Amino acid sequence: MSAADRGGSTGQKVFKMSDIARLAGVSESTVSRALSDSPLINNKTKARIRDIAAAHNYTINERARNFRLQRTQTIATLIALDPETGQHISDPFFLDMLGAIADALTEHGYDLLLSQVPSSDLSWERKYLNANRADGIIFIGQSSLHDEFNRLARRGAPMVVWGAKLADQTYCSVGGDNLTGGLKAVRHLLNLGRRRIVFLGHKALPEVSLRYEGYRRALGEAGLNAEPELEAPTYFVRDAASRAVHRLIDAGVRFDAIFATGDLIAMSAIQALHERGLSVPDAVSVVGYDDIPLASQYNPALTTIRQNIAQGGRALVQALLDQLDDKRPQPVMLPTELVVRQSCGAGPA
Amino acid sequence: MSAADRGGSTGQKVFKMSDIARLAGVSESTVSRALSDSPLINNKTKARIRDIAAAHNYTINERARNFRLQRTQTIATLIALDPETGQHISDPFFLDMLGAIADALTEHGYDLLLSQVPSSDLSWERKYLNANRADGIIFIGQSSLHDEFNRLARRGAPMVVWGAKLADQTYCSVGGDNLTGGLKAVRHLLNLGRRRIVFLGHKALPEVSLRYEGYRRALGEAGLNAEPELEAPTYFVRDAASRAVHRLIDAGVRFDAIFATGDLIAMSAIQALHERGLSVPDAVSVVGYDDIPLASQYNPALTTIRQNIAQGGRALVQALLDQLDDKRPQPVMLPTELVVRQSCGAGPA
DNA sequence: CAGCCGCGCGCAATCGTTTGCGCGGATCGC
DNA sequence: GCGATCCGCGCAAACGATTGCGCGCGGCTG
Repeated sequence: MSAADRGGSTGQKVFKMSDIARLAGVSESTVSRALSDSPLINNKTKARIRDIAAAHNYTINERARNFRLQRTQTIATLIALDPETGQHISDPFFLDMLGAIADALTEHGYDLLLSQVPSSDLSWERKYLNANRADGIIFIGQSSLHDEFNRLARRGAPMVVWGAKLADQTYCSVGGDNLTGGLKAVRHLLNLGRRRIVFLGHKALPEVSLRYEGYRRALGEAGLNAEPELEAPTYFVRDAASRAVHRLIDAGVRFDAIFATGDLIAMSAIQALHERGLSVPDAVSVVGYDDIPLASQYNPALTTIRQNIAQGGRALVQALLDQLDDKRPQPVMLPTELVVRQSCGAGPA
Repeated sequence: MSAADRGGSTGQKVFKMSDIARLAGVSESTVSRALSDSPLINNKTKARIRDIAAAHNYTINERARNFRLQRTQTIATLIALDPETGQHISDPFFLDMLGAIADALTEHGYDLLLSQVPSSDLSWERKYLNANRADGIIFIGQSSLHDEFNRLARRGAPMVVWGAKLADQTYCSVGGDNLTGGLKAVRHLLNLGRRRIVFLGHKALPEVSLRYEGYRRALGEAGLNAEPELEAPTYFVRDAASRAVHRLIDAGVRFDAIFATGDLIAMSAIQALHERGLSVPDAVSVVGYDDIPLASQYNPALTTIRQNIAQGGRALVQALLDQLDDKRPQPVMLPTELVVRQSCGAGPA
């Protein structure tokens, strides 16, 4: 690409501030101040300059501006790739969240730089902050990076993580209230008379671990204990849940409900149940997590725990911007909500 | 944020080139050339400078570099918001595509700037290209912006659009082979003995329109005509498909198959069929489109048309980069593939 | 031994914008 | 009517890198 190509190769000149200055018969400083509405400039001059700029379709060169101002006005959003599969966590709600983040950032005049990063490559600070590509980082996917996040945060890097709030956490996180979410899901199943509830999820993930804690507590409230044979470690990977359910059945484990720590997992589990001739919700009640858009369209429609994704995206952005303002935002836990549909057996037919 | 905060507020200095130059006892020019492996510099000097840079954890300031080089090394990816709902098209495969685009761009040393844009705001060129935020634009969501894309392309803006290849098209598009996709889907249904096939989708969308053309041709091959009463306009909006199916049944329209122009639409339709006591695939065969990750997990598992999303993402990036190289890439049509599962009645039980 | 060549490096301009400081002229107060 | 004040604007130095050009010095050739 030749330098002359900027803004299109039809030869239409891209105006810079000096052009406007020449046209207006003033200095660049005056144009700059006029366009930023500085009180140092006479109103009539301002108006004239603005008219000229508009007439020539002038747009300020943001890169130059941000460069001079020593800021990027850009936030990097990093999606962690699953260390096992190299795939990103494909829960559909991430797109919604990205959308919400993009909107919130735009609203605050920030750009969104998107990258997928393998969990093995930890050079974020160099790549994004030191290289001056971004003012701060939003991480999607806490996975097993807790310690690394802590390190980064201690070095003062502006960052925020979508995920669980953990005990020894020095960074700011935003996430659903996973414990309460698990509690609500399992209480609901218990209220429906279910007693042998399978926990489908991988406790190595912080968020899932908290949901498990909710599961355990709800059982405790009902005078039950969490039985190891009812736990099936399941990543958010295609088919993993299905296989787990088959294994449970093959092992002769009896159960009358499943708490799946993701809607995709729930769907996969339900499919496995059907393959084994077990009806949902009659034989087995299922509750999912996240309320992805498809949850209501699934068959049977999924009872699930809803997190307000859009709100989450906005909270992430707000927390990060607060840090850039030298505030120390607290981790945010967003409320969760039980959405009762058919897969648990309590919803509308 | 104070300027001193860049790269962390713990006071650790962010080195610039002049620092390295001073430490190495050479000029900035030499450092610059050494780090870019210029033949003008003695190998020993290069090595020494590189060592010093590495020892001090120096990272080149990309913004300054790109600014000086008059390029951004950034591509804007714009997701069009649906003009009706203000929502982005939430087909889950967009996240996969974004991932593929991000990877391909990273591979070529480009950054990805993400934005959601309402279809009503057409000031992309100003905002992203003239403002020097990006070297080019990838549009996701052709929707009704065809004319606007043509205008932009004629002005020479580097851009590429994910969507259908249309007749009077001056811009470069990358998309699935929608006509063949529709053809394959409907041929398959016809081969299964189905004759009254509902078309579920909104022909105002260019891609859907081509899928419809495939539908029409396949029917023609079988000596059938496309009957208006079997067409149900359906946007990619939650529940729209479900309502459409209910309406068809209410209107007494007989049909034994559905070709849905999206997996979400297919799922929504299947749910409606179940609500009306119609079994899938026995009473009605259903074929979807896109093969989203959930398609195989749905119940019944969806027969669908697969597009290679990752390949699409890479093709988009390649086409755009070619344009930046002053080439004129041709529109790309990616092959589609029929994936037979259960919802059509021909797959494994 | 003189002249030439070329290697290895430094000088300084440059990218487009912002901003501290200074300056001329108009206005105001007395 | 004169000095102080203030308004409106321009000069020039940044921000951090790249790069054309020039220069000194060492080796080679004739």
